[in-house]
Amino acid sequence: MTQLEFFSSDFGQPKPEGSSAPIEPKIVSRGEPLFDPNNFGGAGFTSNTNPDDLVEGLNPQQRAAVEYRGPALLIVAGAGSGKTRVLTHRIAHLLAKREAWPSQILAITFTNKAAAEMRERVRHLLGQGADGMWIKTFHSACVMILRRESERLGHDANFTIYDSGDSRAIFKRLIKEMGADIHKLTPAGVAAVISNAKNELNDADGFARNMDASDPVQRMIAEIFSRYQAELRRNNAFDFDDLIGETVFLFRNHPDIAAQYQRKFRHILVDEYQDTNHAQYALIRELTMSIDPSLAEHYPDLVDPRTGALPEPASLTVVGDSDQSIYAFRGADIRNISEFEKDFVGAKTILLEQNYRSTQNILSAANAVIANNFDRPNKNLWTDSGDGEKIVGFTGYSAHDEAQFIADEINRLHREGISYRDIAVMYRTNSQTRALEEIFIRAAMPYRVVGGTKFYERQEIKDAMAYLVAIANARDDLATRRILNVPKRGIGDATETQIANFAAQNDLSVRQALAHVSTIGFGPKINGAITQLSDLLNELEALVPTDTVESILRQVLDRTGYLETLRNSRDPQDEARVENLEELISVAKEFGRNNPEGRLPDFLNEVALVAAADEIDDESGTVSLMTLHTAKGLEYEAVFLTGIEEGLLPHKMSFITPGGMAEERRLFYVGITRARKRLYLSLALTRTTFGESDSSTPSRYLQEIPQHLIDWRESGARSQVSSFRYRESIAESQGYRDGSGSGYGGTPKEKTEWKSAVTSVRNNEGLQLEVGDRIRHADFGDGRVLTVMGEGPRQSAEIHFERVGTKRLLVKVAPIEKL
DNA sequence: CCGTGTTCTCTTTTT
DNA sequence: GAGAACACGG
Repeated sequence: MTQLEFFSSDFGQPKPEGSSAPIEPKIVSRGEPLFDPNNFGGAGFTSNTNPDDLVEGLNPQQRAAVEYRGPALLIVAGAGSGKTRVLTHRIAHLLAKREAWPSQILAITFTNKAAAEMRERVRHLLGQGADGMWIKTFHSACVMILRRESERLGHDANFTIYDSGDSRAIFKRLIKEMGADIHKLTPAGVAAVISNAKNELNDADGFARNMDASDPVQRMIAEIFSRYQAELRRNNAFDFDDLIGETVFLFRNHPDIAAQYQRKFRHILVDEYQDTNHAQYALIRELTMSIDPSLAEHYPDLVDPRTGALPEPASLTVVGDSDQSIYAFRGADIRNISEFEKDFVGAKTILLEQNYRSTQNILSAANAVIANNFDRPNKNLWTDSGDGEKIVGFTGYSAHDEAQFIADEINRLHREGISYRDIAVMYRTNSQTRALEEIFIRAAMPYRVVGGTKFYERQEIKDAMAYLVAIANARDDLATRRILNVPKRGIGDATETQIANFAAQNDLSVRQALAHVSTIGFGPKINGAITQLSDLLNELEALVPTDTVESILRQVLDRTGYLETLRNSRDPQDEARVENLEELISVAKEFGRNNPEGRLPDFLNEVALVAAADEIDDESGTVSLMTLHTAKGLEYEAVFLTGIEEGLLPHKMSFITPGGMAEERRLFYVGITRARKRLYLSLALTRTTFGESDSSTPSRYLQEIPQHLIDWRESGARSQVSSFRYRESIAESQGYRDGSGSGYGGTPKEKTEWKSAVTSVRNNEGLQLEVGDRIRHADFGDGRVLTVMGEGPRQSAEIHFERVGTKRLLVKVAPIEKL
């Protein structure tokens, strides 16, 4: 968001439609305008859309949800009931009826992608943009506020946002420093406790007050908490939880600031309300409070010049579905939605039950599953669009077997005319991607793993980002220390520690310490290296206000010699690293295109807050792989839910978590309801967790689905299994038996099997396949080539096998030979 | 100081 | 089975 957009605030309501130019009230706060009279939040907002058109084609409940006006509205929106439609129409309706200016609207979505989509849809409805609306995630909205109000909080506006990895690194060091590891404290464990505290708006002092002081572990955590917070402050950094919590504290400690936002936002809309935690709830509460009347005297701008009174509290619309609450582990409190009517007096509730997404068979399965959660208001999704196909069930013998079935089935769907992009494969844990990917690669299937955010976790990307952070926020010691010896400049652990100590003793940031390196007493070589780094950082920092991110990034990579080092390296991996850095440059370039005014800190904030679902490229022709959590809010023509096994879904960790079983069921429910037309439920009878292969049993949730809805496919694996068995016996006879008995009668040891097939360095580059060739495949047996597509390493072939049917294979890695 | 080899932990889900 | 942490030799 640009500065201009931020400032484009305004007051009161625009005049009703048909009247002439609206009043442009002048608001000045703290000597700085929160409102730019020359830019009326969506300059020239002159939509001629007829508001009545906006309720056209909606069902009675949806229509009511769009048209209702009042202090608080709860829209209980079952899966696929058109809630995004209702939300966007409601916003457009408010604007078209001129009941609100765009800048008076705050809409909170779950992901940036959803925010962008919502903005686009409102634009579409109004036939023009509605610039000035805040459509943001909780986190990005809070970043905006914290940056704008940074002076009052005493931090710099260009603060760093620490991700969980950064936080964990600090916890790790603190635990070590304090010898807290004797209490078996782990970074992840401490991070979880502190995160939970923050989600409850407990700060370090509050935590210390509330804890059991007789428990040494608690006291230790309290101390870590306090030191951690001190470190964040020193580094001018916030972690994810702070973004929300500090904003709440800001409002509570500065009622005048709060009043500005309470006045600015007249309509607040929150999506996925069932997954808000206490801090987020408190933030919404703050924003929807009445302005403290005593402020009117000192801040006359708060008063509506037309009425002479303070404005009413903002009206609040929340949309959610308690059956889709799946984030309890990060503090989501289902009571926020279940007790909404108690919380917000005079609230109106509207139920949306008609489903426009899925077939009745899919909905019946979903209804049946979720009905097993007690303590929920009865709800029944229905559609008038027919039963559709049956749900397909499949039991594989191994995760690879399951994956092969999915690959085959996707190819079939593709032949039927369903695009790859309309197909998603979902799973409970990220580790399940391995088997899927191994098979998909072999099957020449275009796919993309959504989330996992692998890209930003790569070494070279982390390095480059650390440079950018160190440049944008000189107080960030974490970032500065990370790049001290990147690329190698002969600064080792010992030197780094000395610099850090010097900084601590003199109350300097590490960056400042670098400037005084000569006083520390290193040799000339180290002094020279550090001075050079220090000068470079200073020079690049000076460019931040003027230069594009791309330019700064390029200079980092060039002037540090980082890129050159990689280019000169003989390690083949470094070639890929160069490519990744080029990718990062194009990310920066893209950012520059989308945000011509955007500077380095804006870029860093945006990157820090990308959500998994933001990465989905709707235009790409690839199958999407994602966790069930990431899938929330998305929908696909065909959905594969994988690993529907006890211990995986429900996950075994949930067995000991209170409410875990119900939450896992909701997760399953979310997965089922993502599907429009085709739903597949699959599982594997053996699964390898951490090397060892274990037998697994079907999930209890499967039995909750009326069996007549499921078409359990004859396991296509049968014939493969005989091949597995055959191969296994060969492996055994050759002495490969690894002794890891699976306990499952007659189950093949996929470890041995697939290892040989997948990891054997197979290179068929010279292999020329022609249509009609007969070939032999190590797993699938004999077959005949039907089609050959592509060239070189990407070449794939469709082959019809006598025993297992038609499969597509990536020629280069397929264990095949010509007959 | 740096690269390499070995042992150990780890897996729920995410902004 | 992978990545991090540690130990050791150059």
